[in-house]
Amino acid sequence: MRDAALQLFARHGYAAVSMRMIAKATDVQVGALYLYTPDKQSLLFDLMQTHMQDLLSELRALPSPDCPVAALEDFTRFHIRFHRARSDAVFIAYMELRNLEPENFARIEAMRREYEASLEAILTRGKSAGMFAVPDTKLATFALIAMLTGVNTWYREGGRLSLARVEDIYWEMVRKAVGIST
Amino acid sequence: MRDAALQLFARHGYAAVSMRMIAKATDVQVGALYLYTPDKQSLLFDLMQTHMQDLLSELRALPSPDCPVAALEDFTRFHIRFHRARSDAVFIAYMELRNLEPENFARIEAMRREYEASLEAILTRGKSAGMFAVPDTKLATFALIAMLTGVNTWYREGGRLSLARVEDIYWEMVRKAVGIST
DNA sequence: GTCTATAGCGAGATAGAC
DNA sequence: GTCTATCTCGCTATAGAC
Repeated sequence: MRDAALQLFARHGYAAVSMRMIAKATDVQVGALYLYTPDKQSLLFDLMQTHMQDLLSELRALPSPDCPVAALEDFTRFHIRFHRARSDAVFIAYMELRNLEPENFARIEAMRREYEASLEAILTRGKSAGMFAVPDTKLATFALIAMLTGVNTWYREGGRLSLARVEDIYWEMVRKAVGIST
Repeated sequence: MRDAALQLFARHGYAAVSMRMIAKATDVQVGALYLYTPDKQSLLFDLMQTHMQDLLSELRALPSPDCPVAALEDFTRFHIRFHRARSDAVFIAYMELRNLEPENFARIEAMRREYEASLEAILTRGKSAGMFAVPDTKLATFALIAMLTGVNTWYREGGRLSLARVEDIYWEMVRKAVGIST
């Protein structure tokens, strides 16, 4: 049921999806859905929260190399791979923020900021070490994340490039953008 | 009324906005809205189409310098400024695509591709001239547009940086990303 | 644990008075 | 050109049988 809801929310938007649609996709009658979620809003929040928790826990599970260049490369490849594998959840976590009640919104936002902070820390380390040339670490963080997440808007399985090749190309662009010369 | 609808759609999402809400924001009764639009779907499409037409016509009105570097800088600054000035419309044009009927969707998509093509043309020219080092012009196009559009997700009037300064910083990152050395 | 049935509400759109 | 009133529909959520 959570999978069905995820896919439907991503495709049509939270507000446009009815509990009836979720029930049909789950092969169950409407009333039965309420055995698994107290209401529609909680279902949305649950999906978003699970997604963000997965993101943070997998990020923490990454090796953290001392070298900022290696750390940035790991982050770049991780971000592309993780987000690509869960495009529905990514889309929802970004688009449906406005459908959350304020308290729930704040919790999701906090997790997103934590994720961003881990990238900014890498940039700051590299800059201090004289290995990166970024005009502003905050803006570079936003720029890189937007750029990498953008892969989801166009990448399709079986297209011109494999995901591994896409990772390589984006890593090259990231490398240049932050002024790594080698 | 179009302004009110634009703001409401951007804030709450097309599906979550009722004609009653638009009526209230327009200081008019619900029935009167149908003097200005045949239905809600047409209203959405109209807003998106107008936005994309404005984007393309302002883009065409830009000077087109022979030098690819200058052209890319113009594009970068134009994109940031234009999108910033219409963040509601930008948000809608991206997020509400799925709420369009197939035919309307195709028309908006065609305009978006035309916009992307104009950036790709700049990249291709610069690459041929040996002035840019981009591994793949298609991906670089997507990457740059995503990166620049991302400004809208965080920029707030009266924040730490003026928009002019933001333009400068992003231009520096773009310049590096496509391998312009000077 | 899942069903059917339904309460209660708000939606989009239209009709007809003014 | 705008209003009020209303039609018809589909929504979330719940109740109660099995």
